[in-house]
This record gives sequence, structure tokens and C-alpha cells, in this order.
Amino acid sequence: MSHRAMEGTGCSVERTLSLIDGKWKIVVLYKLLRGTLRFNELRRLIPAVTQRMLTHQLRELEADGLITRTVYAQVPPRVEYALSPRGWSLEPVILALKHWGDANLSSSEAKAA
Amino acid sequence: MSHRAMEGTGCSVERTLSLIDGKWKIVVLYKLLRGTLRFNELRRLIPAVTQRMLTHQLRELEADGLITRTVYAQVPPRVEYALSPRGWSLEPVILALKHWGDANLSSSEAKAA
DNA sequence: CCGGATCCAGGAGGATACTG
DNA sequence: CAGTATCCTCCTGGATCCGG
Repeated sequence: MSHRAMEGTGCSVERTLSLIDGKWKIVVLYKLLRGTLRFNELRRLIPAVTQRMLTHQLRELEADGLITRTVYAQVPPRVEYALSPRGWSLEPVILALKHWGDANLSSSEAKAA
Repeated sequence: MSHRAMEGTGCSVERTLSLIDGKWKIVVLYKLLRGTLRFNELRRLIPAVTQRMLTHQLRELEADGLITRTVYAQVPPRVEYALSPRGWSLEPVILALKHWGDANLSSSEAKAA
């Protein structure tokens, strides 16, 4: 669910969460850590996302100043997405998430049960 | 939307996200970093959450092995929530999130937490 | 190739009242 | 105190078609 409805409320943790809500935000940011990507490259890297949702999430990320969107007026169309400085500042958060996942889900994840 | 529907799919980042989805999961975990808390203590610390949602999120966190729930059979009832070892392992992630929020949202007031 | 527009279902999340 | 139980709204996110 979206945390966007509560922007402006709560503590810094809640405010931060509102920027990275949505089903794919973090994943998109994570993929962009490796460098600039075009729209369909992102689609291929995240097979489960639909183009509608990818577009939507990219727009929100852009609106929040976390990524940049560069359109090349040419045929065929070419749109490139990259992390903005603000987006790059999230790198520690994203990597912390990834490292935790690698450490806690990869080898023996059924531990919780 | 819940990420829980996609458990078992995608990369470790997506899998990790599925554990901390929901509007309040991270906030609850963050509050528990300071120590064991009772149900109503959590409610007071997170005023915007309803008891229904708090119960629900706590149940999911427990099911995912991130927190422990201890019921003291007495009157008045007493239920204490605390981070499990697995929950504690998320501390770096939660703190990374909080620090980013402090650094990027705090221009005016996000320091309150 | 990169989307926008529209339609739609489902469930996340809220309000309120009640209970052991 | 610590939840259940019900009802309800709205937004997320999927499917599909269309456009530049």
C-alpha cells in the first residue's frame, strides 16, 4: 500500500518510507545502482512488473527527485533513467536491504518456522 | 499493496521487501529497537496507527519471525512485544532508513523521532 | 520503443463498537 | 489491557487498447 497519503506526518522513518513505498521503488533503485538504464531494460530486469506500474513508479521516483529521466527526441524513442544525487544517497539503505536479504533469505530461510 | 503475494519470487531485495511491507512494519520495528514494549505503549508511540492495523502488523511480524509476543496470563492482561534475533538483524537496515530520513528530510522538523 | 488512457478487481487500511 | 468483529472506502496494481 502507498504511504504517500501520510506525507507530512509522523517521524523521519515514516517520512522516508513514504518515498520508497510502492511495490517496485526499491527494486528499481537497486537496479539503477549499476548504472543508467532504458525503460525496456528495466522491464527485462524486473520481469514481474507491468509497464503501467513501471511507468507509474518511475514517475513518482522522478517527482520525489530520486531519479532523473532523460528523453532523447529521436526515432526510435529513447528514454534513459538514472539515479539523481538524492537517489544515490539512498545507496546505503538499498544495500543494507540487499545484504540482509542475502544473509537471511539465501541459505536457510525457513528458520523463522 | 502487500508484497506478501509475491513471496518466493524475484531477487533477494524483493524478498526482503515482502517482510517489511505494510504501512507500519518498519516503524514498529524501529520503536522496538529501544526495548520491549506493550501493545498500548506501541499505540502511544505510533499515534496514527489503529488498533486493528497494529494488531495485524504485529501478527505478521510475529509470523515472519521478526518479533516475539509474550502473553502474561494475569489480570489485567499483559502482552509484551520484542525483537527476535532475526528482528535485531534488521537493525542496520532500519537505522540506515532513519539516518537517511534525518539527513534528507530534517531541514525543518523530521528529527522528532 | 516508450509509454498514456481506460476499465476493473482485490485487498490494504480506516472507523467504530464490542469482549475476555 | 489487549485485542475481535463488522462495515466501508479508496488506492494499488493488473489487463488491455491506443498513440507519438
